[in-house]
Amino acid sequence: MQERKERRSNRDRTDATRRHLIAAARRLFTEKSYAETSTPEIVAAAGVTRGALYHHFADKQALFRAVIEQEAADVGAEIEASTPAGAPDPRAALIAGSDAYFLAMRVPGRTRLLLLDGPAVLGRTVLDDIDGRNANRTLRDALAAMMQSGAIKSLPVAALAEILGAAFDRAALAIEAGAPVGDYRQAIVALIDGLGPHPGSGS
Amino acid sequence: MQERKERRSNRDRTDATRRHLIAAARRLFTEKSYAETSTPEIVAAAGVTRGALYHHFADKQALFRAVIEQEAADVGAEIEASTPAGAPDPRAALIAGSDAYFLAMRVPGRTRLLLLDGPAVLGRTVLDDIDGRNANRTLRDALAAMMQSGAIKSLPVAALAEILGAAFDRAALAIEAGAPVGDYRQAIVALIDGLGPHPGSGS
DNA sequence: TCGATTAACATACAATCTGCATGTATCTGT
DNA sequence: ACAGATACATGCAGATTGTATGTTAATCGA
Repeated sequence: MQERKERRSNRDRTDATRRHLIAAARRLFTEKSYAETSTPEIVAAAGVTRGALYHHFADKQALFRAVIEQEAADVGAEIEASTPAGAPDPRAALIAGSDAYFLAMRVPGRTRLLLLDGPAVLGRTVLDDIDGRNANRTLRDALAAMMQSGAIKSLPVAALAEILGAAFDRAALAIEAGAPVGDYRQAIVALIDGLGPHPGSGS
Repeated sequence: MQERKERRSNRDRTDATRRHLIAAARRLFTEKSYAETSTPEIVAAAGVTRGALYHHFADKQALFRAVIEQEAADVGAEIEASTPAGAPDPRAALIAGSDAYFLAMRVPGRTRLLLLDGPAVLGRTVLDDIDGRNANRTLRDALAAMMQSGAIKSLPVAALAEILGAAFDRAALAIEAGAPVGDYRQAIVALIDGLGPHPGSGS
């Protein structure tokens, strides 16, 4: 056995190269933007060549999509991690989930990636699909559960989760832009509470 | 007087050229996208040269911004035109306004322009500013009036108008994508009604 | 009215960038 | 071990953006 020449399996090489590319791309896409980041820059930062990039990804957009999928999965995981499964108070759980979302979206560049460039580059349909498997799925499930238990009105859950999620997104954008967090949290909570069948009978 | 050689004032030439450029750019930006539209295409469609474009606009992005400003103003005007000034029922007026918005956003390409490419190319801050002078201003005014009259809870009006507007935007996107209009309208109305201090005491 | 100045373009150019085609080294299955 | 596949590396063609430079037409003061 000669370990001298660093013999690596193809699987390992592929995994490493793809990870390096995605990491470098993520950094540049968030520091600047998708449009302002060139593939020569990305491969330089990743320590590979453009040949490697175009071997593993169909084009620049495919690499971007890989970055987005990863990022959306990370956000989704962070939210689920901060919201324990069995929740006694569904309303509190939903609000806690939204707070977790705002916190997760404070990771630098995440808003640009998931809320600005993502929809523009990949299209809303694709982003909806990705979101629906991650952060927005949590929201939809929570709303569906609350409808079941009668905690909120019965409504088309997919549509409601989508537009409520959009409201969260815009709040995250505004907060990152320096807007007063309290104002947006208050507005969000008002929207959520408004879905309940009763006025304002909070403890 | 020799009208033979088409003597035009500089003012007229500038106005005409700018209008042609903006019209051609709007068409191409909506048929494809900002990124996929090249300046040679635009000037060809407008019947001018790239020299004219770069004489009147700092760069491609500046032309895009001119298109966006125009489009946002058009949408704002359509909404105000369909909602008479003195409204007896503020809630009905707000819902009518949202319907007018959805209708206005059905003009082909408008969602891509104002909701996808706009924020990505110009940034959310710029888009918020433009929106705040047009469609979103109407929403904010309506909400403020309802808070004054006690029709809805008192909340930070700017923040609420922004996230509610974001919900409208996402609904418009979904509707254009072929989603069931009723579902989104129902969800929107539920959000609006939820802001009222009373349960569901509609007539 | 006329010359000078400025505005409104037109044209050419330099620097990039993207995707692909082709060539080479390394790994994998038999 | 060897043939084929895989993982790159390199070079090229076409296209794009912004600018620099040249030209024509309008404006403005004397």
